[in-house]
Amino acid sequence: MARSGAQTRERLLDAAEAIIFERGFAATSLDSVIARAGVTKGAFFHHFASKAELGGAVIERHAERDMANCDRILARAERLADDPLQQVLIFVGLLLEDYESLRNPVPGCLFASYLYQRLAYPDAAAETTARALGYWRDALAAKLGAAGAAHPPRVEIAPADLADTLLAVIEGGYVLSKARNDPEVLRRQLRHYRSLLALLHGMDPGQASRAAPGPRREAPGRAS
Amino acid sequence: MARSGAQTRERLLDAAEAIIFERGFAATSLDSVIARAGVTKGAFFHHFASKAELGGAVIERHAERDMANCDRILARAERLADDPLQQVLIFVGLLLEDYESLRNPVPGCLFASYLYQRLAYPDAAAETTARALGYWRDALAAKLGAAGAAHPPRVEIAPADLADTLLAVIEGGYVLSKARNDPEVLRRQLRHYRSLLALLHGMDPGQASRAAPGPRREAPGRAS
DNA sequence: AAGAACATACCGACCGGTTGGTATGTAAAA
DNA sequence: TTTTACATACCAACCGGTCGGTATGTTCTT
Repeated sequence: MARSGAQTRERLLDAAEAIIFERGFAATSLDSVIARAGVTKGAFFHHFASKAELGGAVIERHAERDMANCDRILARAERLADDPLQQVLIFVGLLLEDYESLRNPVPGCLFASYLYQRLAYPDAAAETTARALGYWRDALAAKLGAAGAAHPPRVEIAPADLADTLLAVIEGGYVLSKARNDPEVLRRQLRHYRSLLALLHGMDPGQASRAAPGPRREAPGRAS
Repeated sequence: MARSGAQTRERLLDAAEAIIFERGFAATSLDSVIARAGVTKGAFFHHFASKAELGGAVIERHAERDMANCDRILARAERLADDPLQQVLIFVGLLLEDYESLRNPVPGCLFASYLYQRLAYPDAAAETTARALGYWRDALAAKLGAAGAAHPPRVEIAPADLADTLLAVIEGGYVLSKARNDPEVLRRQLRHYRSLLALLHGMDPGQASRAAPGPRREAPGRAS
């Protein structure tokens, strides 16, 4: 049955990722991975040289998808508005839509899972994680910089830091959602981040939540 | 030398906690714990019935200390100001002081570490974690509620949610600091949370960072 | 006061199962 | 016929956990 090697590899990665979310990487045995993937040890070691390499590949694939997802959402937001602040607000709203499908148990973030078990993974995973997280930050920071230029913020915060805040709220939201066993916690935090962002840039607070498919309109900046 | 059993137990907990931070619970072998604590297997199983029980005890002890720490910081903040908003701002400032001593590698939060490896721990740990996190939230929410009464917020956010935001920023800040190998990321996020909190409650932005040992003064609320 | 009875604290050899990893065989595709 | 893509069988190291034993109090009885 030697047919689609790539497919088997994907199945192994899928199985590994799922179990890592459930148990953490160290507690993810190869036996459980191959059982879930429906293959054998031989198949596994044909595709991966070691468990560590599997871990690295899981991280790598997730990072790739994650960055592509960032691009996709940002592109949609850019199509839905012209003003950079509106685009960011919509961006957060679209993220929220994605999180609407979150069910218990809340899976959490694979990068966070990795960061709390660093030593079990190959060194390269650290760079991959930093790269993916940095990708979101840079993309958002650019938008937030433009948003700040159009709508001067009421308190001075570097755009990159404000982007980090969104990432932190998401990461922290995952943790709190897990602790309380309630995916809504994360969503609420995301909504509040959106409101605060609107407030920070001097926008009528109510406008933020109506930002998604609404009419394209330049919000009044205090000093434009 | 049957002398201080409690001391041996503490040494085991200390060793376990340290290794859990480094590797995660699943990757923490009992052999490594007893080696670090300088005792033997026999001593370990005299104090703990199983590895899971050890994990539960580590979480339990940490939660106890954590809640006591919350009390301590809050009490100090209350001594330094009368206005509840000022107290919260000072609370965040005192937290920041504590994080000033953070060095690489950033240890992270034990609760987050647990939540990403839930299944390896006894069930009771879930409740303990939720309790500790809830303790911070409730304490902060009470203060934020009072702060909101004195200084009506510019956008409507439930005090409990605003408290959650701080926790999320801390948890997320740990993750980002770990990813970037830079404890300053967390500290910056904490400072921004403080600024945004001041902005939200209609305070002169610059005042927030000068809030700590300054004179007790009622900040002007918009509708007091 | 002495000693029997018991409790606490700890030691370290050992066990069976699980782990990540290897060696070898095989069948189909190229 | 070589290469790709697996399957089977196996291994040594390590894992959490057990167990018989010892040293040192402590408490109760006489």
